[in-house]
Amino acid sequence: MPELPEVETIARALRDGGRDEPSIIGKTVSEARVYWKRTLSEPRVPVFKKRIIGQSIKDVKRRGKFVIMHFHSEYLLFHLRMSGDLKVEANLDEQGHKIPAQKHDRLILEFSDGMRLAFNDTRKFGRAWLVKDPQTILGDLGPEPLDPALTPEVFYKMLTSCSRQMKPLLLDQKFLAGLGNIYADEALHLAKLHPMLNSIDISSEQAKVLLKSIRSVLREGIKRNGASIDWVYRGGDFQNHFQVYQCMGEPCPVCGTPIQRIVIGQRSTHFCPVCQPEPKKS
DNA sequence: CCTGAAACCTGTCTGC
DNA sequence: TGCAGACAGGTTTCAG
Repeated sequence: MPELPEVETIARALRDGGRDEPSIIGKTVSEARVYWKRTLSEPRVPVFKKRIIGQSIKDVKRRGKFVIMHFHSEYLLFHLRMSGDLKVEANLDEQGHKIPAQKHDRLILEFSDGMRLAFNDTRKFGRAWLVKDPQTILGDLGPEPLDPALTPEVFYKMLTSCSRQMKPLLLDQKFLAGLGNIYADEALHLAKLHPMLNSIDISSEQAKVLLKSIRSVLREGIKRNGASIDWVYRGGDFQNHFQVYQCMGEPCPVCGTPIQRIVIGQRSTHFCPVCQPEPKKS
């Protein structure tokens, strides 16, 4: 699931309630269960239980691709990686019996009101941290793309103060927090920049257009509640609006040229060879 | 500093 | 039907 718009969608549903799930704000943890040990990065399971049971949730936020749950004296952070999902569901059936964990549930927080929060993650790449200070985990993240403090001038400086291929650079969370493979490809296409263009060669005008493009595709993703692909479906429909991602061979919506797929930094990359011309070698 | 490859995992799809 | 291989929204670590 998870790039910035998908994580934002999940965080909002947890905070405000979703279509068929209630908000978790105010709920109190009565029990915690960990089914896959490596899912919990820190602390160890017994300490985790001791520290989180009895605490209630004050707020839910997002930073980059992290979901942040603020408890009274703790922060519980989740990174969904490739296949993670967080949902609120019933913990007890009508007779008051515990409903068994679902397939691929890795961590469950039971609440005192009969509901539970389930972290479900098919591929087991997702991670959770319980920390006093979230900065120990989030400290290295780059700026939020939608933060107004990130001006075109600042962004231009960020781009030209390193020498990196554009695609991997946009995926680097230390550079900018929240972009993933879908939105990076879509933003580069909208900005008409080749994914292998060197960041040091970018003009201030191109930087400005790119920032605008990044914000545009992210806002569109959030508006559509993210993209739903494969077995993970949360009602988002941005997948029906991809211009280049997973569109190899289909005509570019701008010029009609077949979209190409190449691999950069081990990630599949989709672009229009005409709209996003190959940079000249320097 | 920068790039590429491997590793961590399970599931789906394609082609032979 | 079976089986091998490619591929999937991400990140870390290591080699060159």
